Amino acid sequence: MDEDWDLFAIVRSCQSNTSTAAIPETTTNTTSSSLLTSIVEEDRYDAFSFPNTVEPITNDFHELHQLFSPFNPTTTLSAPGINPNSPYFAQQESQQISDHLPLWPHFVPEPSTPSFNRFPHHQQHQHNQLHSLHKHEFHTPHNNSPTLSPNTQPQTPKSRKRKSQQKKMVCQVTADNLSADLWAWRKYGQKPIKGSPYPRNYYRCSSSKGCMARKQVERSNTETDMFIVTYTGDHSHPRPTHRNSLAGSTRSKNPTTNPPALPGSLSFQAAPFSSSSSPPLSPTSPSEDPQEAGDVEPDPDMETDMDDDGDIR
DNA sequence: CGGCTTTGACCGGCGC
DNA sequence: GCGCCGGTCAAAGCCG
Repeated sequence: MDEDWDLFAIVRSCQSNTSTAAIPETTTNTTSSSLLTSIVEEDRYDAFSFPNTVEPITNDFHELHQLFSPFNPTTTLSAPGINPNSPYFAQQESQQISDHLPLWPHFVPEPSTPSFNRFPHHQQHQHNQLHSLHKHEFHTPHNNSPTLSPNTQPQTPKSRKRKSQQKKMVCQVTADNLSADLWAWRKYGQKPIKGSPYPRNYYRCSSSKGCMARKQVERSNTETDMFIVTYTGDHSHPRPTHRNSLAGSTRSKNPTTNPPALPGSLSFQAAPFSSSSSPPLSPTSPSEDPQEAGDVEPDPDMETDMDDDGDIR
């Protein structure tokens, strides 16, 4: 019950927390409020490029680091983990760094050599699990253009893309770092993950109906206050400059609004991470940690910027 | 009324 | 080829 933050907060923190860019070698004991660990699973990160992204201004890590510093006083970016050639870094312009950093303050490209020491030993399992999805790297079929392109991806009837084709960005955040981002996310699924006591929640960007951006949030099975957020796809619309106060406000996942004893649909709240409601994690969940039963508190500030005529379905 | 969550079913990639 | 498992769909229901 001590954790009444929500999934949105989790995701937001991953995207917008500008003061949490620490990338320590190990995160084992890094439950400090300002610690975020992120991993770029793909060397190309255009999947998460933003419409406003412009050409690179620098490839120099130190320069970038300096740029980051103002946003991340506590940042301890580990050079070995930094790939100056990463589009993420390369794409940033000073203006945009300040503009986008809040969204992706802590992303650090994964070392070319798969070393998982970035994760604590006991977390490697999870990391490996995530990484297993990325064993194959493919060219993102859509939107490599840094400019705002209206969903250039040929939308197949089935939105299911090859898992291996998806660019993913994984970041690990602490509960304390759960804060808001401007993107609006709508939950569309939840699945128990083998090997993890916590289910994974699936979100899609709801800012634009045609937006292919996806997000997965799952709780670390070893550190209950840590969350693994995975981003896939890219936004087909400009980053919202404001939030619609109505967006996401329709449903409260708070235990207070959702009786913990509620059977059926309501009993299993969106976010497995919030311990507040303590509903059963899921019928299929191997272990039911009261804390994992989560509430994805809809962010009242979630923005519903419907600027796109595309339809998800 | 529109947008959201919930959740079982379905689909398809991937490993064996 | 088969089965497992992850990711998505879509209907139902809730809420402001």
